[in-house]
Amino acid sequence: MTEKPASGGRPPNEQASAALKAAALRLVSEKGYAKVSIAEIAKAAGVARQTLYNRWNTKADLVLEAMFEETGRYAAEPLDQAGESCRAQLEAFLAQVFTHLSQDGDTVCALIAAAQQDASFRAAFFRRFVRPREEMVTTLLRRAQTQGKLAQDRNPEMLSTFIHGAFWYRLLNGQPVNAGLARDIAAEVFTR
Amino acid sequence: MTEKPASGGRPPNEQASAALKAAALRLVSEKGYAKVSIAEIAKAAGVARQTLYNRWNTKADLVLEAMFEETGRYAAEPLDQAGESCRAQLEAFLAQVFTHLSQDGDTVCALIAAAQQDASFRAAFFRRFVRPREEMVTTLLRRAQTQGKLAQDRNPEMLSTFIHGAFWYRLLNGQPVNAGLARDIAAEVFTR
DNA sequence: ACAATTATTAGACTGAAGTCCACATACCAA
DNA sequence: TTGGTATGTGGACTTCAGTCTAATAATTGT
Repeated sequence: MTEKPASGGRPPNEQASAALKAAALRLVSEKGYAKVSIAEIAKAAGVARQTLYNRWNTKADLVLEAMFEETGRYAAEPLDQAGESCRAQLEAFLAQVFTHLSQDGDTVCALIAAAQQDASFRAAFFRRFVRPREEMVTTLLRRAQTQGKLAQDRNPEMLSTFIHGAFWYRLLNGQPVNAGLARDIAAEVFTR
Repeated sequence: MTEKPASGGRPPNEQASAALKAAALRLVSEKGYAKVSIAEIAKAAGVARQTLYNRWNTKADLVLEAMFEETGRYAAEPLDQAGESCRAQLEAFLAQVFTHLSQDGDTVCALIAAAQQDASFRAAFFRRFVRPREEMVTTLLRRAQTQGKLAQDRNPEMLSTFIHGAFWYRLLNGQPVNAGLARDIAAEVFTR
């Protein structure tokens, strides 16, 4: 399923893909997502515009893949370190994610916006970005519950939605998303 | 501040404004926000395109004003009815908001997306749509706290962010936003 | 060597957003 | 009535996303 037989035919130019992703990342971080055009990325990569369309449907598809490809950015699992409380684990995980986001929060906002205009991109974004982080937090909260650090009548799925929702809500409304928010969230989840 | 002196000059045609808002609402509900062009709205309203730009900067500005103008839609305050628990009040308020949103959730998603591409629209959207609803919930939670229905160590502002965040997160990810979500949110906020 | 197949390229083309302009129109005040 | 001022109208123009096409290039199998 992954490797196609594909005998015959000119092979895709992998250097072109790499150049496009690199150019996209550079231009978006330099000028901001909205101010970079498809044509500009292709030109900077030294490639025809159609070559970009051969691989990605939209600028959002390209930027998403470029941001999350080899590097496991934003993907660090919260570890169950001995001696660290569940609350501290949650706070540390959120603080780490939020710090990374302060680097390119504008791009993430732009990708969320793009997802509202393109159902297939919304699905890809959910699968590659949203759901993994949601599951990390749900897992952490379930572990806290089995350890007795979170009351049995709390709902880990709903709490995870609260946590990520608070983050999206703040980010999309231009409000601060930083270590202070991580602390406040962890405090509210692990009340008492 | 509201009434301008404006002596001299041709007065703005209020019928044109009304026709533009009506046409925008009708077309957006018929075809969906993304599939309606500015030129189409102007044509349906029987006015020149420039007349639309004289009043609003973007389609989002026009649609926001059209949706929230005279009608107090989405604006019903949660009442402190005698005999109704705080939890039931919250659930009823959320269920009402979510029901309205099922009518035009797509448009709200499109407006949130537009806010990510236009800082001045983001500010207007926050002021007219986001903040009022956030404050309604915060007020309700503070009242619950003074009545002893919510523990003193809970943080009403953070909880309100949780609640609205959960709603945004679900909506923007294409997940259900309905009475069931209202129930789950109210249950998680008023634990025990 | 040659045919089949697929990728790349340059360019044309459409549709939409947004800006700009010249001219017509409506209102006010002197 | 006349001049000042601001809006309405139609159209030209630029930029960009997205689609399409014809020609060319690279690879495989015969």
